[in-house]
Amino acid sequence: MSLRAVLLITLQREPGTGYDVLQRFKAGLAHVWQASHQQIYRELDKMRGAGLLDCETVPQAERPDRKVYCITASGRAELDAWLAVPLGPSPVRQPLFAKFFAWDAWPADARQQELVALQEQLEERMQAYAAIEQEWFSDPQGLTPAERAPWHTLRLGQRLTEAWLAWIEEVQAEGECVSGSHAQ
Amino acid sequence: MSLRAVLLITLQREPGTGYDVLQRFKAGLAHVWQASHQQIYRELDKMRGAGLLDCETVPQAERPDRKVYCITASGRAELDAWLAVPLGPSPVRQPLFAKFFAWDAWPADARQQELVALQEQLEERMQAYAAIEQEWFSDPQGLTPAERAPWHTLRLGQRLTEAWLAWIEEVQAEGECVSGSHAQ
DNA sequence: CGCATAAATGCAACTAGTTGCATAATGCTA
DNA sequence: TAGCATTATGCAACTAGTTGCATTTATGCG
Repeated sequence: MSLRAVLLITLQREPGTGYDVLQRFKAGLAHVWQASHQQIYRELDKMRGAGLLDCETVPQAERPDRKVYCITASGRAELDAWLAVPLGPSPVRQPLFAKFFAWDAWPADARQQELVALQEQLEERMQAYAAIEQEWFSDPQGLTPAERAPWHTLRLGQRLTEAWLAWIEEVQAEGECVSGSHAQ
Repeated sequence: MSLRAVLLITLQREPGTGYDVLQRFKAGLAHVWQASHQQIYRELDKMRGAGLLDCETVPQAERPDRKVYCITASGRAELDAWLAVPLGPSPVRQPLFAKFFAWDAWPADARQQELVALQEQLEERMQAYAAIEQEWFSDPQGLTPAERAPWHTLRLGQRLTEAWLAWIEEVQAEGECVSGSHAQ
C-alpha cells in the first residue's frame, strides 16, 4: 500500500508521468522512497484501473504515448484515509544483526570489511543529506510548516545515521583492542 | 536470501524443527528477525531441496511428522560465503516520511495520533531491550567476544530507538508551539 | 463435559519488489 | 558516422513476504 500512498502524494502536488515521478524520487525524495521505473509504471496503471488516478494520454509521433496521471476525488479520499490511520510497527529484519549472531563463523577480516563498507555508505548518506539541506533548507527558521515538515525528516535521517556511525566506532574500538592483544 | 542466512545461522548453532526456529526468533532474536511460521516451513523445505540442510523425519503416532533440520557442508559453505561479502545498502522506504511530505493534507490530530502511537511502540521496544539486556547481558565486561556480539546489536537498537524518541520530542515541541498560537 | 487455546505442521492465493529484457527516439562524443 | 547515454515506456519471470485457511493432539478452564 505504501508505494500507492507515495504516488498519490506526489501526484496530488502535481500531475505527471511515471518518468516524472521517478525523477522526483531521485531528486528530493531519495531519502524517503526508492522504486524502480518498472514498479512505478505498473502501479500507476493499476491505480488508474482502480479509479484513483485519471490518465491523459498524450500521443507522440512514432513514440510510445506520454501518459500524464492526475489524482481523482477517489484517489484523494484514499490518501486521506491513509493519512488518518497511524502506521503499524514494521517488521524487524536486520541482516547485519544476523551476522553478529554468527560471530564464531564470521572471520575477523570479513567483519572489518563489513564495518568499513557500512561506514562508507553512511558517510555518503550524510553528504547527500548535507547537500539536500543546503539546497532546500538553508534557512530552517524561515520555512512555513509545510516546508519545514520534510526538513524534519531530513533531521531524523541525520540523527539515525549519526547513531549508526557512533556505534560502528564503538564496535571497532573493541575490535582493535582485541587485535592488539593477540594479533587477530 | 537473508531469511535463508538467518536459518542457516540458527541451525548451525543447533539443529531443530521449523517450530523450534520460530521459538528462537521469538525469544532472543526478536530484535533481529521476524518471520511467520508459514514462511519458515516453506523456506526450510526449499533449503533441504537445495541440499543446504539435512532433514531427519521423526514419525509420530497420529500426528504430522517432526522434521528435524540440520545444516550440511554445503549449507555451511553458503553461510560462509554470505558472511564474507559485505551487505549492500538496503533500499529506503519510509512511509512516515511520506506522510510528512503530505503535510498540507495531513490533519493535525492525525499527526498527533501518529506520533503518540509511534512513541508508544518505541517505548515498548526500549522496555523489551531492557528485559533482554537484564536476562542475557547483565555483565557485558564478563562476556566472551561471541557473547558480546549480540549485545552490540542490542546497543545499536537502543541507540537508534533513542534517536527516534529524541526526534519525536523535537517535532512535538514545535507542534505545541504552533497549536498554542492559533488553537490548531 | 464442552470449548478455547497452544503445540505443530503445512498448502494456496495473494501483495510487494527485483531482475532481465525490449523498444524507439534524441542527442552527445570519439 | 558509428556507438553510447539519456529519455520514456513497458512486459514477463522471478523472489520475498503476507494472509487466510486447514489439520491433529494435548491441555487448561468453567
